[in-house]
Amino acid sequence: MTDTTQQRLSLAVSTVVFALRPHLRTGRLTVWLPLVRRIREPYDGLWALPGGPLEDDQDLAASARATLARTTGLAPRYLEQLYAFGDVDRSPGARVVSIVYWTLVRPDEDAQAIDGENVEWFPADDVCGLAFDHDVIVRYALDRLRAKITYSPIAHAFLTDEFTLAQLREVYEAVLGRRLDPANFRRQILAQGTVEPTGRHLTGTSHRPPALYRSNLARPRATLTIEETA
Amino acid sequence: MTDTTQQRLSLAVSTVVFALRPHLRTGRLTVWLPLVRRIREPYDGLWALPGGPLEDDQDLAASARATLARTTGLAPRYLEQLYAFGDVDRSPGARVVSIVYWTLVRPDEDAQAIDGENVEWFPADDVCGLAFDHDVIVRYALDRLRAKITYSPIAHAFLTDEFTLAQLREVYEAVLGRRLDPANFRRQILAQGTVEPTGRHLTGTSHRPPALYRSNLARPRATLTIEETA
DNA sequence: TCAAAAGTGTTGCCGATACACCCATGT
DNA sequence: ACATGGGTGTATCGGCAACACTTTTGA
Repeated sequence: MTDTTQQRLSLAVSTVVFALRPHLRTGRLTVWLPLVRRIREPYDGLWALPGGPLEDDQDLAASARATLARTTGLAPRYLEQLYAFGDVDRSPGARVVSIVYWTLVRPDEDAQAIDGENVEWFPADDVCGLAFDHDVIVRYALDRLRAKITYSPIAHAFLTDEFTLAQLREVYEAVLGRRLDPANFRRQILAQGTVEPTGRHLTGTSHRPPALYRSNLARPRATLTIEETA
Repeated sequence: MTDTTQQRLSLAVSTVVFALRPHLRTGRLTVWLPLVRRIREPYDGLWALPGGPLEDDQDLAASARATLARTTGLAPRYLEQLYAFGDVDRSPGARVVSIVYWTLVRPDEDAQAIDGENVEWFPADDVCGLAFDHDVIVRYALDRLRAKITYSPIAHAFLTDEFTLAQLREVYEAVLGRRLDPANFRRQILAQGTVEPTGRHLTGTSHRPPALYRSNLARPRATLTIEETA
């Protein structure tokens, strides 16, 4: 908190970006993330998380967004701080503390993503051999995603405004890596009160048209609980 | 991650220290924390979290420990990263990013704490008017403590090696601020498998001598679950 | 008419709560 | 003896997993 000038220490902000895409072989939805190829030492040529130095006039989250816009063209809505990594030896020849964010992008945002020359997407569970300690960071972010989806309605962040409960269930299944019972899933989600029906239905399927829902974070479960107990 | 030199930006590490002490009026156990009086601008004279600039050759957690040892004489065992605070305007006249840790100290550690001239302890729920954004940080740390104690066996970190279940329950009650049913609490804790009986009993009480337990993080619940399902 | 997924109903199990009750010690 | 907290037993309630069953569409 004091004004000591720090010479060799630099502060970077990086982001773990998660999107859902079909797996190349199985076709099943899985978690993917974009990586950036390093074009200088250290770790020249290796893949790394998108990131960059923190600017003087930027908040931490703003820095993460700026880097994402520059490297991948993404402007995601959900963005959350993950952890600060600052081991002395994590970057050869320099002291770099990285404050890492993680983010979820929707299919429409994902579609707008313009992969630059040195940007490529990978299945999140397969990534390894990244620059710096980024293997550990990706692992940590994946754990957080899988933990948080079980107690927080973040799955909506993977979907567009209107969605069916089957689509929402696909998100959970992709993230958790296992099938869920459609009947029980429906009841769980509706009991939370985090979605509300739009009244519209999805047509064109070869079966009964599913109802469309929107996420309802303006009237979360807590409010309902207060009303119920009152 | 690049080597750009950063001039005006400095990185500090601060820590929210939690200990349990009896409340002055009610006598009931509550959460306390030590604060340090600032002796320079900005916020000269106000109370602030213990902290200091990050040294080049120190890991983040090591920096937190060093500051604690210097200001309060504490060497706590439980130490966890809380959050990185880096809003542009959080420190007048300078850009400071603070990586904040939180820690729990045991009564014996607490007893060793030598309060310096400018160090004073306060009930955690009462603190306000701190320097910088430290009010927000303390609030955030308290929320984390109260959330985490419900799903993680961190309460042990408030106790010495041997303790009774009643003492452990007092910790929960102090943190959560409400009474717990002794019978059900006992079953919950034992079902977790995070404590094991030492075989010894606490004597000198005016009632039946309670059994003493130690924390058992070497054989956590997960191991038992695997054995059960095998 | 059939396949396929949407959506509803029902049952059984498990964990948590509430609370009655017995146990062992100091005074 | 009795007060006090330690410790055990048990009934009840609610949530969740499993799964049978009905509904509605396109082909």
